Amino acid sequence: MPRRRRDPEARRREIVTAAAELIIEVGVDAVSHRKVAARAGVPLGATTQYFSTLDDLRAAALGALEAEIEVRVEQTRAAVMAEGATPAGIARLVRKSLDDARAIQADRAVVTAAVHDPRVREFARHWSDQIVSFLAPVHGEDRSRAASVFLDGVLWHSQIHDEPLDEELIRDALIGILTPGQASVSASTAAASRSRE
Amino acid sequence: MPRRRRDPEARRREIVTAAAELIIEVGVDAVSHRKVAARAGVPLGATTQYFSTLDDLRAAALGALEAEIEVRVEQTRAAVMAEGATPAGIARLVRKSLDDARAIQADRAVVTAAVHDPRVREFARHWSDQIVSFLAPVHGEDRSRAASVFLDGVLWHSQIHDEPLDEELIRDALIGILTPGQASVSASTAAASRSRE
DNA sequence: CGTCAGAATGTACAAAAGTACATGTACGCG
DNA sequence: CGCGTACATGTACTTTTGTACATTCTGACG
Repeated sequence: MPRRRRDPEARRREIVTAAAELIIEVGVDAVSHRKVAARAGVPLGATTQYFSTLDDLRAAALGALEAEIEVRVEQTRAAVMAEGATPAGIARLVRKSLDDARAIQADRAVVTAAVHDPRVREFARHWSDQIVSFLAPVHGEDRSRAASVFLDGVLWHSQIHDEPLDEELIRDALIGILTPGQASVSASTAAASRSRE
Repeated sequence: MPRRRRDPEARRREIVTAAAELIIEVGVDAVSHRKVAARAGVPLGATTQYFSTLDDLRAAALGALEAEIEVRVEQTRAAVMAEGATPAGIARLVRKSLDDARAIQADRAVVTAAVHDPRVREFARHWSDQIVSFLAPVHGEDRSRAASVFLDGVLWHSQIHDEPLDEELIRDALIGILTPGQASVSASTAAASRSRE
């Protein structure tokens, strides 16, 4: 077996990348030294040399996925700002982003990991706050939060169903969520239903 | 160590219940014969006697969680139908359901498992279709689907953030999603933004 | 061209986990 | 009351996995 050229940084990156792909495909818990080594095409020892413990390796891989997400969030922010954060514009961007299966799966994997890992959970909160923060100036805090929550639902829908949601459905929902509407009408409805108890 | 009474069905149930709790708390992949046995208070051998393989055990536990969910879906359907599927009513029910941490975590665990397990995935699709099916007669297929997607987002929000969403926020979003509104206005907006490309 | 720090590799060992099974025991039945 | 079946239990075996490390090799530097 021919020995590789010396290139620590590249090798470390390969290992992290392989681990990140495994997380996406089979989940964090299925990541083992041996699977990562096989996927990266490096000997088992390489994984232990660069990461003293398996948790370190997992954390590095999750960190890489988080970094990917940060980049995409920034790109999305720029794209959304560029057209004034309209429901139709957001819907088009979101629908298009659903076609990048790898990216969507990365999002899902990180959210899933966030449930049991406090550090990742912190990141996930920050992430959703970012989405809200660049809609809020236009649509207000609450409606922006609701939209962000809805878009999370869209993400999960695409992970469970074969066909992603239509752009029109996303658009119409965002219009309803983001556009000041009949909230006052609803208040009286709520009061009425509450008085019935 | 005193030997237990003979009661196969109860014992099987205890094992499945323990496994289901473990799935909720630490995830499907963290379920092992030994952890389940410890949690259920039975010897290791009991878990292998009732389930020939670990996958069988996991499947049974997931099945139990699915059964719980089916019951709750049915209860929810009844409660929603009882008050005419109004946004305010749904919001109140959903917000209240968020207080049952165990139930919410079970929902989340099953959705998460659905990503990698085709059988569970099938269930998850059926589940979301059920939600849609009892909103659709009142609000139409598309808006009901959007509402169901939004509610999934609400579920995930509660798993990531410390405080659940306000009932008012949920209500207002549902009003926007379910109420026929300015969809035609949006269509022209979409056309305008599209013509800019 | 020698040399040596640091990197690459293969292997080995201990812990954990899946699984099989031999043995012991409760309880329905004759 | 004996007895056999089916369940209960503990243990042992095998595989998988995390981790350590001895050895080999590369390439930069004097």
